[in-house]
Formats: sequence, C-alpha cells, structure tokens
Amino acid sequence: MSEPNFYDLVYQVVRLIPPGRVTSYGAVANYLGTKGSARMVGYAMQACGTADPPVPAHRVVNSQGLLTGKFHFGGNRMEQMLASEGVIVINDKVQDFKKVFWDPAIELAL
DNA sequence: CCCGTGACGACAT
DNA sequence: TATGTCGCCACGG
Repeated sequence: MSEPNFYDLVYQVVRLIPPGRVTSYGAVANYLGTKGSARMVGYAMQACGTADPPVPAHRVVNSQGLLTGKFHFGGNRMEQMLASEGVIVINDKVQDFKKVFWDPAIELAL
C-alpha cells in the first residue's frame, strides 16, 4: 500500500522476529537496503510506540548484543522481557547472541 | 532550505 | 583488546 515509510518498513521486519530470538539494528537496516542507516532503525524504534500493532523492539539489540535501548524501555524491563522469552541476558548483554541472532536477510530470504 | 540529533557500525590509533 | 573518531541517513525544528 502506497509508499512504504522507512519507519513502517522497520516495524514490519521487527514484528517478524520470532520469540526467543534477537536481531541487530544493522541487520534490519541491511535487509532494508540501507545498511548505513543502522541508527535510523533505532530511531524508528523510539517512535514504535505509535505503531500498531506494537513492535517488539526489545528483541532488537546492537551488533554486540548489548541492550543499548533498554534505557528507553524503563530500566530492566527489556532484559526481563527477553529472559521471559528464553533469551538469556546478563549485564545488559545477550548471551549466546550468535545462537539467538535472527537475520532477516537470511531467515526471510529462505 | 539549513542545522542538529540519534536505541549504530566500522575503522583507526 | 580497548578507546576514540568519523560516516551514515531519516526526521524535527
């Protein structure tokens, strides 16, 4: 429908992230074709609260698996939500990040 | 139209 | 390996 906005496009991809999995801003940006705009992905997350249905932004972390945006969730809320889905987070860092990593450019390409 | 901002990423030192 | 700096693109004022 109509021209897909960058934000909307990001929301769509993030909503496709299965529970117990996480992805990185750069991976989403790469899938969108704007790999250089990883910051824009996070920026879009800030406005995700206005999107409907809601976006599981807590499943999106940086390349290091660090919960850089946890501060925007309200403290440990992001960490708890991830842990609730089976993602182990210690010290604001995703454990086995490599295993729980979900790359849209690969998973969706299949 | 111009400037600043930003939940990142890669490179250089 | 750790720290610092630049580049990136979209959006708001």
